[in-house]
Amino acid sequence: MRPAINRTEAKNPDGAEPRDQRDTKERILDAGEALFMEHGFEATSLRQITAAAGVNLAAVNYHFGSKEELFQAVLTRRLDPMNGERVRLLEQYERDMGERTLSCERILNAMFIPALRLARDNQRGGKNFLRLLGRAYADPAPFIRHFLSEQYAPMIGRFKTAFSRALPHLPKKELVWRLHFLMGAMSYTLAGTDALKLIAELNPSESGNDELLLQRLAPFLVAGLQAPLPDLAEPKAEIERARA
Amino acid sequence: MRPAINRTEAKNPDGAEPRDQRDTKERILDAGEALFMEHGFEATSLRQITAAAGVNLAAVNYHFGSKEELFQAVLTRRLDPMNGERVRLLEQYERDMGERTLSCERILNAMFIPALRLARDNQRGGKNFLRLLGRAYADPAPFIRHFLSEQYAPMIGRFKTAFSRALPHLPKKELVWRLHFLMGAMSYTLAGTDALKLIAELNPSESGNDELLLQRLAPFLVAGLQAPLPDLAEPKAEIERARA
DNA sequence: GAGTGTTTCAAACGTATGTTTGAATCATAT
DNA sequence: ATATGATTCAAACATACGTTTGAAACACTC
Repeated sequence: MRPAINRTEAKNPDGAEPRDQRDTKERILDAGEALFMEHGFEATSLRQITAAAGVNLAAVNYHFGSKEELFQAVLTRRLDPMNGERVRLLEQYERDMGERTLSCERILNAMFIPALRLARDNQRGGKNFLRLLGRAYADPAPFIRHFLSEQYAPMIGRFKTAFSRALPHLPKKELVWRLHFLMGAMSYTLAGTDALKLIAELNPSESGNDELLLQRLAPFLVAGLQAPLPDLAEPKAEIERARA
Repeated sequence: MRPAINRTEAKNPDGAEPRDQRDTKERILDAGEALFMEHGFEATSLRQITAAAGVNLAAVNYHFGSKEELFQAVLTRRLDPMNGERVRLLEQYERDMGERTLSCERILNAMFIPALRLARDNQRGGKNFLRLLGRAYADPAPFIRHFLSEQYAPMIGRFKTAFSRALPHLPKKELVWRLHFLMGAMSYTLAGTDALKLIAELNPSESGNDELLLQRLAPFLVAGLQAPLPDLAEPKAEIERARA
């Protein structure tokens, strides 16, 4: 018989986790993380996942309810703690600074450092997960977009006000756009080592080094955030002129 | 009977295009562009496409050979001319400048202006296509990545040397990374108006204005390209310190 | 207007998908 | 031991997919 689909609480009376359930669920999450990362959500089948995890096909629906819920569980498992850590770190920085305003560099650090810690935690699939996350950001599936925006909203809101304080001259609307660009560069960067070959072949010894990668990304983004305001007047003249 | 799959050349002796074929192929391309844009490659079925186009299911395989080849045709139709225009514009700028070096702004303009022209050409699905393109960049399907990298390689190479001349102090390797970040911010920006809601609700009257969007993106990217070099020494100390 | 090659069409093919089922197995508490 | 509930398993379910087929419809030349 199957228990209620949505509830994962089915412990024994003594409070100890049933060992095999934990193993099965975690094996599924690990296999799902790797395969979703490699092929995306739609192109990954439950049969691939259960085969890679060494469990029965029906185990996914038994433990998670559906393929979509499995995908969300794969994301939540790492995203939840990481975003919590980001907010915690940001608030600690703010406490340390007292009344003085926080610099953009430090705010960005509060976003990057938890991601770096995750990337470094290889025994728990860190690097794979960051690639998966970057891809999920670009996935058109509505349930993924809903899930991510709900998962991210509190953190993004918190950082938006922090950046807004660090860049007082920047209009709110402009800041929103620039945060959007920032998330784009970050997601895209995390998503693909492959995509990088689009631009140039890279020394494979340096590839896979996500830490250097984020350290190169940070100054790029800080400079972008602090860029002068765009001149929004009369773009069409330039465009038409170039046609000649 | 079906003709050779790969060849699209099946004209009549007098050289005039058979009217119905052009209509069918183009209706399929239009419907595919819209649906691929909305749901991605894997999640869009040929039955959806042919139904939206008002043509028979078999028409896709007859005219394009396979779903993958249809997708490539959808991309090629607009990407090919756009990238050609980009290179042409860049070379014109270089000719105009003579010996003087081109500024980053103008090089970026050579990338943006053709994209803006496409976005503005709404009767030919311009804006939809840019979103589709942004999503294709993040798609993990191998055939998409191969196709895009082949399609983009010449253009990217051309712009890389242009930027390299405009930013002589920047090491080659650093430039490659920054171009990667640039492509990321650009793709992500073009891909989703939806994704923007992740950060904040936007005035719907301004949403959909891709021109303002790219004009806001340009200064952000120029500043990022010109950012000071990252300090790659001793990141771990900072990361560990923040843990306390 | 017969002949030729192209394009459309309804139908089917083979395969793969996510999900469900009901019996079997396992762990534990009484 | 036995009863109870959680978990596994092989099998099947219903449906959707991309692709193929062979005949009908069409356009055009001679």
